[in-house]
Parts: sequence; C-alpha cells; structure tokens
Amino acid sequence: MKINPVDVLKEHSLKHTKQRVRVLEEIALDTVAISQPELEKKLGKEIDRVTLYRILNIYEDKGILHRIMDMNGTANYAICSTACTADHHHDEHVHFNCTNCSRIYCLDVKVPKMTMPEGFKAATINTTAYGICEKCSLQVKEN
Amino acid sequence: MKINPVDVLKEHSLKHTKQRVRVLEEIALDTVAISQPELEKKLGKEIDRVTLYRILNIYEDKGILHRIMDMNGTANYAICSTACTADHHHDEHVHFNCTNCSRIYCLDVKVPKMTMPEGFKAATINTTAYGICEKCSLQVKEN
DNA sequence: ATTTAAATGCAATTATGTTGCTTTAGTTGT
DNA sequence: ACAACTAAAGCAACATAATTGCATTTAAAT
Ligand SMILES: [Mn+2]
Ligand SMILES: [Mn+2]
Ligand SMILES: [Zn+2]
Ligand SMILES: [Zn+2]
Repeated sequence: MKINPVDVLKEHSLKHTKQRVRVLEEIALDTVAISQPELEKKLGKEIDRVTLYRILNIYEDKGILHRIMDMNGTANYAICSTACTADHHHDEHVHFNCTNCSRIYCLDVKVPKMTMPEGFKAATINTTAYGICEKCSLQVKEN
Repeated sequence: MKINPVDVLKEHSLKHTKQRVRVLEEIALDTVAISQPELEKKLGKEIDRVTLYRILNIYEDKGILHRIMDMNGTANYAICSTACTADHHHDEHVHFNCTNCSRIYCLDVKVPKMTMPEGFKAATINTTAYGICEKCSLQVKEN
C-alpha cells in the first residue's frame, strides 16, 4: 500500500505534525503489519509513548489503519485499503499470523460468508489463520 | 458443557486443589466465555492472581479450556469440547463477540475451509464474528 | 504577527502479566 | 495414620501495556 502521509492527513482533516507523519511512514514501509511494541521501539526516541498511542487510536478511528490482535493480545497495525472510512472498515480479508516469525499478513483472501444462528446478527467477521508463512517455509527448505 | 471438575483433574493427572476446582466450577457456570479480569474479580479473594494465571495456562495447555482473545486483547476462557487434547484443540468453531454486552459465545458453526496463497501453510484458523447477540437483540425489541 | 485550538510531552496511575523464592498442601508409600 | 516427597499456592518484586490529567508546544486560521 503506497501512501503519502501528508495527503492522508489532509484527506482526514488531521493536523499535520511530524509525529503523525513519522508513524504513517513507518507503518507504510512494509505491507506486513507492525506491532505496537515494535513501533514503540523504532519511534520511542522521537515520539512519546502516549503520543504514539493517541496517534494509533486516531488512525484506527478514521479508518486509516486497521488493528489486528495477535494471539498474545498484542495490537498490530497495517495501512487500510483506500476503501476504508471512519464508519466502515473494509477489512474483510483473512489475516495470516506466522507462528514462526510472528509476522502478520493481510491476505488477498476474502472472509467466507457464513450463517449465524437464529438471533445473532454479525456486523463484521474477523478471520486469522495461524501457521507458517511463505518466508519461513523457504528458510526451512534451505536448511 | 456440563463437567465435573474433580474428574477433569483426574483425567489429566492434575493435582486436585481447591483453587483448581473453583476455577473450573466458575467457568463451567456459563456456556459463554468468561474473561480473565472477570475471573479475577470473582475469585480474587480466594485465589492469588498469580495462581489464577498459572491455572488458566495449564488448563489451556492440557486442552481443558480454550482461550479466545477479544478485540481489546483480553483473554476469555471457555470449556473445551471433550474432543480437545493437549496436542490438538478442536476449537474450529466460530466465536461470536457481542459488541453490546461483550459476551463471547462458542457457536455451533464450523470455520469454513479456505485456500491459502502459495507458500502459506495454515495449521489453525480462528474466526470471530462481531455483532449483536441473541439476548441483546431481544432486549432491543422489548424497548 | 497574533490568536486559538489542538496535539505533544511528562508525570502519575492503573491494568496486565511474569519470575524467583518460600511456604503450604496434595499424593504416595509405609 | 504418619512421614517423605513433590507440586502447587502465595507473596514480593518486576516488567510491560495502556490510560488520564495537566502544562507546554505547535499548527492553523485570522
Ligand atoms: Mn488487514
Ligand atoms: Mn470456543
Ligand atoms: Zn513467518
Ligand atoms: Zn450481547
């Protein structure tokens, strides 16, 4: 997802600050999601922890980032598709969480439709597959 | 899921302690999953926090409980089906997390099969639907 | 340039989870 | 029933994650 942080801020009428630009830049570096702890490690010298939390929350609210929880309950962030808005995240793709390297991928796989029991009304469905990712599969073969 | 805590402990060759029995009793009270914070609130006077964590971890390892992470990264626990073992959790059903009352249900809906991209090998797939549960739907109608 | 409002940074607090070590209590064998 | 052994519980300390209130800074608007 190739984005221009400054434009993104404008589009969502968010004040342009160097902290906000840095966070977006950092997350946009990779298509793989990045965790809050990783972000804090990378940006902790430039940006206060609290500010980072606030920026991530705002980005999620605005539909700029989407948050994927891993099995340890750690928040991971990835750039949303441009179709996402504050009201509705178009995040109905499957995520893949590698149990080896713990990378989280946004797959180009739609979450399958499924029928809810009587009385249950699903608004969004979240699917995460756990297993070995392509990079880790390759590494195993090499050895 | 009607279970006898004492039997469960025997079956998994776990020492029978009053703390372990209490935790299982508490979780078995409801088919709906219960969160770690709720458990701590209910049992905190009888059982030390650390002990509770250790019991929950052991139960998960042994395949007695399964852990469902909600969207806030909070651990929720429910009794596993009897088919679950330490090696393999038969947890391939869909979970439903009510966005109103935040209850987590284990639905009798299988996680649909889906194809992973080249190179990705999924071992388990986790699906959680978010929306309004049956109880909350009813309450809305009443008003 | 001045004003205004919003965002940042900092300190303090709460929640969550883990580790090492001591004490307690089940279990096993006599 | 008792002793011996071992696993589990409890406690203190620590680590990390997340939130809140408030003072200060900075971007945007006039
Ligand atoms: Mn995604
Ligand atoms: Mn379940
Ligand atoms: Zn991997
Ligand atoms: Zn509900």
